[in-house]
Amino acid sequence: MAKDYRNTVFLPKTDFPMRAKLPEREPAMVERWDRLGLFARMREVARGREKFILHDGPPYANGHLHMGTALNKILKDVINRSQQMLGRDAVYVPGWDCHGLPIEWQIEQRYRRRGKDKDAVPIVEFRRECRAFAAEWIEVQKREFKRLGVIGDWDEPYTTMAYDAEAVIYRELGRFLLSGQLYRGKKSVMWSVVEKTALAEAEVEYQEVTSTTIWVRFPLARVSRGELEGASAIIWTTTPWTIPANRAIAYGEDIDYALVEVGEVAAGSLARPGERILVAETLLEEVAAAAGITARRIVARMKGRELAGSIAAHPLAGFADSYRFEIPLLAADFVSAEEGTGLVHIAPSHGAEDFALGQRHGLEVPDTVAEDGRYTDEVPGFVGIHVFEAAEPVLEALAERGNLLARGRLTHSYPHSWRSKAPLIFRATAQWFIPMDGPDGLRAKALRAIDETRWVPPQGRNRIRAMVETRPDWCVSRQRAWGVPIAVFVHKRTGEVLRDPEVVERIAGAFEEEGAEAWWNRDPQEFLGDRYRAEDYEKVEDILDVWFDSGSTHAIVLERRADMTWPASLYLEGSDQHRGWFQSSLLESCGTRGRAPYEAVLTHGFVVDAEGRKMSKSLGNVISPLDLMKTHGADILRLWVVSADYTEDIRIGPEILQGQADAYRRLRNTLRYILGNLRDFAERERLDPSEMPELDRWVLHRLWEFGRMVPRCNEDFDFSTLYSALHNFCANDLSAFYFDVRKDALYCDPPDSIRRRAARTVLDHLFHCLVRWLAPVLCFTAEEAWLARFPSEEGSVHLELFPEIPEDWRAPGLAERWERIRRVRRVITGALERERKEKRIGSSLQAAPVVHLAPELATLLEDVDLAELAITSGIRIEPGEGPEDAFRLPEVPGVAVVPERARGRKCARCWRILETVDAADELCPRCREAVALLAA
RNA sequence: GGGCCUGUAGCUCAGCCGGUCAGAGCGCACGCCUGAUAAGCGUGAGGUCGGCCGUUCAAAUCGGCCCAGGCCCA
Repeated sequence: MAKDYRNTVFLPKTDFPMRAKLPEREPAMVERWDRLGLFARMREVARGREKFILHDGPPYANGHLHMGTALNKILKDVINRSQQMLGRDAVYVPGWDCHGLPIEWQIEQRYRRRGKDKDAVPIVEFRRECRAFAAEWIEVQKREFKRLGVIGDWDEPYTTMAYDAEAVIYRELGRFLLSGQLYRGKKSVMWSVVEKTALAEAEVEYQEVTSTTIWVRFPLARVSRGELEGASAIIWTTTPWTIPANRAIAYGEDIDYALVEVGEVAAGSLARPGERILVAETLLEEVAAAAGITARRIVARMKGRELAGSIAAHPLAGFADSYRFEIPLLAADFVSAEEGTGLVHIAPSHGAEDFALGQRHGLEVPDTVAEDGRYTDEVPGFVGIHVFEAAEPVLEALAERGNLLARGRLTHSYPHSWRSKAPLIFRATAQWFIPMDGPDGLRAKALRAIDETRWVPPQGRNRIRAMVETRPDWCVSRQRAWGVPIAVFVHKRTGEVLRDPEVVERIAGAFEEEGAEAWWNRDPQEFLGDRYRAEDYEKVEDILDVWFDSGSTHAIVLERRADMTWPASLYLEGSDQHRGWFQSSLLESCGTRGRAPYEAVLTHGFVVDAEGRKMSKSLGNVISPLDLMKTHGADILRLWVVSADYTEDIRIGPEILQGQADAYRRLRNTLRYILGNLRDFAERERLDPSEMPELDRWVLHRLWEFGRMVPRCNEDFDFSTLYSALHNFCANDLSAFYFDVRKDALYCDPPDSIRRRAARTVLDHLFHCLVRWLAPVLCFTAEEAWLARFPSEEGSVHLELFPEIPEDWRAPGLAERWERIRRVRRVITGALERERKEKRIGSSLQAAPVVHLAPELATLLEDVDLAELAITSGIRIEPGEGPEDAFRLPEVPGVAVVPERARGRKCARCWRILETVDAADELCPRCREAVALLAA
């Protein structure tokens, strides 16, 4: 039995546990931060520094967090924390989007369950319930965000429903109103003739119905190609009642069209022998069958784009002495050659696509249908007929004008009201718009602002640019209850919108006092003041599109809080927000301030499952971040965020999470090992780099390299590069090499040995670097490690900065030199492994190989203690090539290793096998000295 | 159907302005250690670079088509 010197060995010891137990420790840390007022303290320490303002895109205050919101908030938090530690004042004010249909709906459903009708409830009461509902979810989400480690001004977040926020949103609208950038126009919206109200897509359900379908001739009046003279363009529709409202025909530019001469027709056919019709060639067969055309020939073929410039007559032209419209043929990308005729009847009043196409080409949007579904007097010959009864009258009229080519029946899915189950129609309604191409040239301003913004990744610029280039005017009105009212007055007689800054300010002031409910609560005359009479004005009852709300958050938050600056340094959201918030904010800000409210925009992808498919209940692949808090913990999730290339879609699944948990353990154990070996570290042990062995200086040089990399990666938001490098460093350079090699010195050298002091000094530097560099991501673990080293009631690593790396840690040449040394080491470990396989050795300390080196390598290794590096008990270096059967690695030429067992006795303290170990105390000379010093 | 984008070892990522055998870490397998121990060390096996066709003396890297997937439109 060997002597026991265990208590003379400096084994690592720390209170920082190996087992993280994040699910239970993290919530306690959140409480501690709350108690400390960490966010406020971070503001204090950063006072006066350059601001970094990441303006929070408000999530909707409805429901628990999902993976997407978790990803988004974690990424924001990592960026805020890293910017703070880079030396900025990163003020983060989280917010919530509160108005809008989803909440309105929830409340409405509550009513329905109680048998109440929403419309019977006073709007102000209804809105009160919406407010309460949003407020509840804000508290829930706030708790969940904090659980993820997100730091921000949770005590004073912003919400779009706060009274002052509603006032700001309204004032923003006021700016558009007063500068003439708000007009009342028409738009085709989904409409229920039963409830006499507009419906949102979410309130629509689809049911099968059978409709009368018709094929209609549009005689060409002006033609782009000679062959078309006298021919008719044929359209097909399932809604004959929309024909009177027709104002255009759409074609597909790349669709092949055939000009067909009718030969023979079946009995009863409405087609006429000799007439020429234009249809998509692929649909000719179908059209001929429907119209009873039994013989025909193709006279000409052409691409859709060759139809450009043609004009048709309206098929009802002359009916009721009216309908003498010019019907242009227009290109549209939604035209399909799969059904119908490849030519689409366009009624801008009665279809979303129709309306959009009409807007682009300046088509009229006639008021053809009243809110009860009856034709107005803009539809001569049909006035008063209900559109659902209109098919036959329209067919008769078409037949009378000779333009009905065929009729049929079709069963298809058609939108119905979710509430009344009645079929819906598209109907032109009065709506409020912000013009894109008005005198203020909002589109041009927005495009310029896009060019002046930094987009990360850069493709984001193309994406939003393409949308802004082609988007129609911004329709900002909704016929709903839960939102900021479009609090404007329209003169009853002139139709003029009242533009008076004093009126706007009176309304805004009222909103500030009692919320936007003031619009319904107060007497309009109060807003109008002495200069206008309420009875002369229509009080608009629409509310604002919630995108206008969120588009105004920069004004709510950045301009009004003393600790913030405008514009924001960064907006950061999912890539879907190119159409959403990035754009609404851009348009709002360009319309009111002439530039974007952000300097940079960063987008992330979507969270998908392990196979790359989107998460959905039906696929059953949904992972909840809240569940992961119970099984893994926030730091694992945070590590997952930075490990991935978040500009693309990010996969998540059990295997991926396990991988992050493994990576986490390595980082945690690295910190733990450092802490354990720094026990009782005293300043007098500290060594200057110039006094250190080269191995330790090499580690400092690696830190110096990171000292350049860390700020760069953080500024570029390139966390995956940084984190794989840090992980690699911990696993490879530290754990597998430096720590392993320095164990002997740390455990066994006398306390005053240069080697041990150098190692402890380096470990101290490593601690300070790693714990700070990791802190933005592993915010819980870094704090835990920090407090393990510097126990304190109030301390926090999050009040620190990234470390300044002294320039004298740089050691040019050492990186490459040690790369080469470690290649030689690999040959030795390889040789030992072969010995192990042969059961000749177990521990590497049982070996003392002979290493044959080529001359240049001998020079390289002149001052290097190879036995120390390879953790063998000895090594003899021989010049030359070495014997034939020596161990070699093809990728490391010039090194040959002949394994030999170490000779001598095993030191009972350091376990090296040396000839110099004394049989009496079983100690090597180094350990004898160490033991003696300890005894003294 | 249109716009933006992605597809390299089991996983996460490098490489991709064309020209050393396609790299890293993790995981995995095998072994060692038992003084970082629900740790640590060593060695090793894993890739038709989504598929097809082109351009080129030469392609993971350029072009086209197809397949799969994501976001936004329609």
